[in-house]
Amino acid sequence: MAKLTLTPEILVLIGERFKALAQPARLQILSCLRAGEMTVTEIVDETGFGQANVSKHLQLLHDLGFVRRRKDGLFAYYNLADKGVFRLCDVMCGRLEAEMKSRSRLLAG
Amino acid sequence: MAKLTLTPEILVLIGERFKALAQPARLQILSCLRAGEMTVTEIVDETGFGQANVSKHLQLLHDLGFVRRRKDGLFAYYNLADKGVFRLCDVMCGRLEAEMKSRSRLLAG
DNA sequence: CAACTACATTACCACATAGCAATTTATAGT
DNA sequence: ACTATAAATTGCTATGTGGTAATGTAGTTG
Repeated sequence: MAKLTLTPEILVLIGERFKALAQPARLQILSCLRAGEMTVTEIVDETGFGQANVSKHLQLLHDLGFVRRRKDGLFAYYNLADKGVFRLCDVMCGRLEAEMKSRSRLLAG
Repeated sequence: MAKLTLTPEILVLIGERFKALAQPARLQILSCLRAGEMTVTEIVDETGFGQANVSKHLQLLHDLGFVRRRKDGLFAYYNLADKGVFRLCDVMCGRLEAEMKSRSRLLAG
């Protein structure tokens, strides 16, 4: 894979995308979608967030290419654009675990 | 590697860490540190950000375990805790490239 | 056409935070 | 002790945005 050099401009674009994942609500929505395609109201019911709220989050996730939209009649079906998001989460989780470990080591120290 | 289940609580922790990377300024600071250990003023000079600003960003990055601090006399030397951050950036870059491609494909029609 | 439904959009408020200027703290050199 | 320097901290302002309620829009049903 050709690697991009991390110019300030690229870093802005990357930052934008990290920001999308910086919101637990959006992560939860993405996590929901891991089960498969869902409508907005299904996500609303599943997460307990307000409809407008979910709609805005989905809009943003869609703009940034994290989810795909499919309209059919009254319904809008959303699904994950790809599962790469969860690889990011996994890496982050790895960091978390390492952090926890080094903390408990300090305490035990 | 043992995978954590993505409970809402975990997602909050993950979100916190993504948020740290959501700021171009912080990404730029991390990018600086890729060259090796640096003092605060060196980072200030390199990036052009204010001293207080850089100091706060470094504080946050340190709290979340992204950078390590080493004090020696008047100076505080910072360096990357590990290079995992850039794996995250690489994955994000991959997403970016894919996005660009699909966009230019749309334009080319 | 009227009523209903699913979703998007708008307007607004409350809150977080990036950035800067000023100050404080800690350390070194004289 | 005095001065100078590096870094951290504080106080402040401006801006961005998450959440919600209200409204708008498109599609469906009777």
